[in-house]
Amino acid sequence: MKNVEFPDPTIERLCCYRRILSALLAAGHARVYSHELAAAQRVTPAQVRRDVMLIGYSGSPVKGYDIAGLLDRIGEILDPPGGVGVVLVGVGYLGRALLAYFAGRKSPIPVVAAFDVAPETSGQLIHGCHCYHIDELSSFLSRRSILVGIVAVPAEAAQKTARELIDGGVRALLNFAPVQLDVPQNVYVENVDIAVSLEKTAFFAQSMSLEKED
Amino acid sequence: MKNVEFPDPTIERLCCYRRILSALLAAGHARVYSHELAAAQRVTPAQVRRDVMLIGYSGSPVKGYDIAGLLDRIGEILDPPGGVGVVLVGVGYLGRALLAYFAGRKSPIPVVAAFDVAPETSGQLIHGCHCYHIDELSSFLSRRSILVGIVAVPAEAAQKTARELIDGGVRALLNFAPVQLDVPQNVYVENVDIAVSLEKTAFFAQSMSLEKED
DNA sequence: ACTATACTGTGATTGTCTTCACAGCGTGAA
DNA sequence: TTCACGCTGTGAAGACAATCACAGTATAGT
Ligand SMILES: NC(=O)c1ccc[n+]([C@@H]2O[C@H](COP(=O)([O-])OP(=O)(O)OC[C@H]3O[C@@H](n4cnc5c(N)ncnc54)[C@H](O)[C@@H]3O)[C@@H](O)[C@H]2O)c1
Ligand SMILES: NC(=O)c1ccc[n+]([C@@H]2O[C@H](COP(=O)([O-])OP(=O)(O)OC[C@H]3O[C@@H](n4cnc5c(N)ncnc54)[C@H](O)[C@@H]3O)[C@@H](O)[C@H]2O)c1
Repeated sequence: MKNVEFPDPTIERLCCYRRILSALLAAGHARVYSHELAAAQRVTPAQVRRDVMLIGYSGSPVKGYDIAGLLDRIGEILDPPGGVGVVLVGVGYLGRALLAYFAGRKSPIPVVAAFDVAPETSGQLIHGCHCYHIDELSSFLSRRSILVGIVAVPAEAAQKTARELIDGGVRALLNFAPVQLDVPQNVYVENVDIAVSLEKTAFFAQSMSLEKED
Repeated sequence: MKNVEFPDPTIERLCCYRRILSALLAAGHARVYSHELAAAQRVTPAQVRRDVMLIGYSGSPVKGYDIAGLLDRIGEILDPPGGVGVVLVGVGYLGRALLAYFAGRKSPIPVVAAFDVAPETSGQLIHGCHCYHIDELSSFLSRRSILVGIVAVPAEAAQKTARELIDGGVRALLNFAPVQLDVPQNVYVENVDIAVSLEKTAFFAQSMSLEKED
């Protein structure tokens, strides 16, 4: 109920902490210090402690944080009770890569169905995910409780796709199309703009090469 | 030489402005107001004006900004003189999607070559991009001036790949692997972590649905 | 030529996130 | 039992980015 008050950057870091903590736990460790967790990311120990404080967990001044306990607490914050359903729209190159990724490993957030206009994808099972024609989207959404939609269609179709997902009850979108989606205020949009990321990288490549060597 | 002093968020927005300005120009417009440019992104008009101010461009108080002129100025900032070379390492699902994307449309930043361990990809032309065996990477880099590397290999191979790229002279990496790369200070790393993005989206889907309707 | 208008340019302000710095404390050693 | 150590928890300070608010100004209309 008070989830809304976690700052966006903290949520992002919590996801990363979880990944590292899981790896540590799997490697047989039981406890971590803030500076160890900080070193694995590119953050300061103080930042880690503040994040942990924010989610209401605490460690021992001498032994650090209990990995399993912290992991549970992060899960309580991040994981919705009952899980979120996720659907993918657009089974092109990117959509297939996403299906391979989220179906391949036992993902905490599995994609339950995919949709596309192309008739030949309908009825297929791609990387373990059932694909349907886009016309079946709204009836699918009305039958299942789906909170997240992934938009991996061409830019021209993105707004229309967003509309359909939101009308079907989706509350958040992960958008890969290079357009700003127009959505109601109660819908969250996370944009992943790979072209912008590459341009930014290219820019900094240039400025790094102008700087003094270290 | 003074490029290094542009804040990261501004660079990101400049990429977005450019995309919109290009579209406007193509649509036959000659000038824009800050509020129009702002509406296309999700930023305030003041933000747009400040960004424009920062890059040393100015518009007319009545007619707004000249689209072509602003576009040129942004290009001067973002585009390296002579262009940056970009190589891709890891021609799996994601790597192929990237090649399709950056080869398909006439991208401002084309990928000049791709590398993979799998012998069957060597010598292939995928979406217009030549693919080579990873063993050829260092000799390729020594022959061409390449400033940017895209890391699309499995997490386990990411650090090794980063090392090879940096040793070959690359100054910035676009990293899709879910690991924090350890690089020298004069190398820039842009992480695109799709799994984290999805988890974040799922989290906000949950908190949005708890909020009051609008 | 003059005026009304609506936009730009920017100093000042606000807000947000990060970092500092240290008090408090649990633990292990003597 | 006592002490010293090194980590956590956190108020305060700092850094940075976004926004406000308004003075300055170029244009179109009269
Ligand atoms: N491939 C990449 O690496 C990459 C990188 C950055 C951004 N993107 C963006 O991601 C999106 C998808 O990219 P892609 O490379 O997979 O493109 P793609 O052309 O390979 O795939 C698009 C898919 O969407 C389907 N589609 C089209 N209109 C539809 C509609 N109205 N409803 C449902 N499905 C529809 C098509 O049939 C196709 O299968 C694009 O917006 C692209 O700009 C892709
Ligand atoms: N596919 C996605 O949607 C997605 C999403 C998020 C993150 N990622 C990350 O992106 C990376 C690639 O994902 P993918 O789905 O394309 O995986 P993939 O297994 O399909 O492709 C990996 C490719 O890398 C090649 N490779 C392995 N070791 C190599 C090495 N040492 N040098 C050069 N090439 C090597 C393999 O031959 C393979 O072609 C992974 O780190 C993955 O975690 C992928």
